[in-house]
Amino acid sequence: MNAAKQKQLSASMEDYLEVIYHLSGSGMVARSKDIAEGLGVSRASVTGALRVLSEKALINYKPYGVVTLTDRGRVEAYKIVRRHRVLESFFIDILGLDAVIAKESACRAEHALGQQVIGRLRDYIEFITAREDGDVALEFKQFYHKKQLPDA
Amino acid sequence: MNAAKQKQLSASMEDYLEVIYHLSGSGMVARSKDIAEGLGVSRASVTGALRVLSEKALINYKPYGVVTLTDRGRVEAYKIVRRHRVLESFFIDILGLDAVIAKESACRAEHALGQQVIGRLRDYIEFITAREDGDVALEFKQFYHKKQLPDA
DNA sequence: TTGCAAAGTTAGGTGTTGCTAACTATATTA
DNA sequence: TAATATAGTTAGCAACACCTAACTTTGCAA
Repeated sequence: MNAAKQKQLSASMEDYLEVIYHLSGSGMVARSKDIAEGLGVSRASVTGALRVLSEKALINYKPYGVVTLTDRGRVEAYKIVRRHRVLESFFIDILGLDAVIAKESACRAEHALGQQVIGRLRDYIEFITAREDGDVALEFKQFYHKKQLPDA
Repeated sequence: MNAAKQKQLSASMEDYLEVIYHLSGSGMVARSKDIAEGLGVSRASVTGALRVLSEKALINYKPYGVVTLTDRGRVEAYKIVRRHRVLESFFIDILGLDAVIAKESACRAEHALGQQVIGRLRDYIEFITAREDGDVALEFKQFYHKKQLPDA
């Protein structure tokens, strides 16, 4: 029951972990500078975050060293990425929102919604897109397009 | 262009404003103690928040005085309440989630989603519930209930 | 190989949001 | 109206998440 390990991550730390996941996923090693750019924070802030994530045993990190995810870190990061993906998919595929808005909104909402909501949302997307009896997403697109038109 | 007025509210301040809205809505005057209880924070924290909201001209407040919303405050508060309601309705009426989970999730997500997302979500709820051609919400309920059953 | 630019860290500071403890003001009620 | 309980405030502190400026380390190129 190591104290550093058990408390759940802040939204901020989730963001760091998510970026590290994406950077190390694409072949690259996660470099401090890229993390900073990815999140729009200073390099100094990244150093602080890396220390925290390292204390929580989510990343392997030593000053001036390379950053990699631990097994636990990868699991945690993937949970966040999955939440993000479900939300983004919902915003785009069900609500028909613009891709940029969808991504930004997913980034902010992914920290606020628990597994119960995300899981149900995933089911909902599956249900609507797999549904044989009429294309609900398309119908909705027509619905809100009509709504937005001027009355004339 | 008063500096205090233009910056947008933090999630915290939105929460305070929302509680004040609800308290003053139900006939009562918003009392510091009730705000504290409503948000689960100390009375001292409430005092600090009231000062901030007062500086932003969202509430009328003087030490030891009564708290009321200004016109601008009521408008801002109502925006937040509306976001909350749309989310809660979506979670309950579309996703079929438990009322408690729905309320908690709406409380957290209401600060993360902008008017574009909320507006589209409102349209979606309207579209699905008003739709003549089959009850999608009910079908989905059956869908995820079946999903959750053990395989045997 | 040395010498410089880029990357990373440290030190110190700010703003936000919360806390507790101790104080003051207000309201109740005996 | 005076005592006392309740409500509200102040002061002081802590955690978090960020910043800039100055420093150190690293790696590449001449």
